[in-house]
Amino acid sequence: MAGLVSFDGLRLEDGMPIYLQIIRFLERGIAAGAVRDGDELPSRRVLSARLGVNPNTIQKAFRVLEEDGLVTSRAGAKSEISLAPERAEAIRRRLLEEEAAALARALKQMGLDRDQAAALVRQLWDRQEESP
Amino acid sequence: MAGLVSFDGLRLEDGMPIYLQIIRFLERGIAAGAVRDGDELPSRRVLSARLGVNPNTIQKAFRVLEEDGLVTSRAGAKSEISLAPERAEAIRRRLLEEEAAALARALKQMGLDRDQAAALVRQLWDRQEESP
DNA sequence: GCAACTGTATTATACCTATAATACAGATAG
DNA sequence: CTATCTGTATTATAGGTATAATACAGTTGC
Repeated sequence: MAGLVSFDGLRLEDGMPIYLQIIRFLERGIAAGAVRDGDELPSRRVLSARLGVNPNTIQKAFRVLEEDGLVTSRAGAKSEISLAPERAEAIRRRLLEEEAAALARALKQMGLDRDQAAALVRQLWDRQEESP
Repeated sequence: MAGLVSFDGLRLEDGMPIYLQIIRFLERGIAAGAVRDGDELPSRRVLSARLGVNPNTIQKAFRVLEEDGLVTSRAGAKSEISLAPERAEAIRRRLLEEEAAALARALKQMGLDRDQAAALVRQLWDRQEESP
């Protein structure tokens, strides 16, 4: 039943620290229900190679996740997702709130109203699929 | 006719460099039409005090803006916005695209569809007004 | 058991961001 | 004219981020 977290689709951008982007990506997977309690994580080294990022940077992300209780690690074995259902739901609510609120503030400052904002999101929804 | 850029409503968050947040804030004002060609900018020192940010950080933002052609500065006098109409429209299009696309990617990864995303934006639109 | 994986730790370097304290020259208002 | 604003430049320090090169110990699979 326990799957494996793939990190497929993670595209690193600049302007935000890499280790934070990794954490955010994982949390979004949790919010979607795609990442569940007991799921295995790829090893630091493997993920480092796959993302083209230094192992220490991966380790930093994982260390923060562990301090946060989302990941458990025993030295020598693979790390796992540790996630109570209430926690998952809390993360989902927080992320939805954060993302939408950030957009709302931005678009408000740009002079859009509620309907224009919703229409814009609708319009641009299908307009970016391609990946490198 | 030429107004004064106030920078009111700028709330600094963490996770992104301060000087980039300042630039982004100004660009959004441009996109909204609230910041126009010829508008005066507050002095580095004044803005520094008002935002509680080091003068050098303000200077960095202004230097980037000047290298980008959005601001002109003559040593001794106040700096001004330098903005052709086409440039303003280009900035508006770019920002709208960036903001909405970022939200779309986030919400897609969280499992929402287009209608749910638009509904969420609509729903949370009025739910954050308060300022410090 | 042993090889090959795993997590973990250490040290070093480089760059970026932000702060701090000055200093100097040009513009402006009184 | 002069005081006070303005932009600009310099030097120093501190912290965070990312990279690099190792090293060591625990686990897992054959």
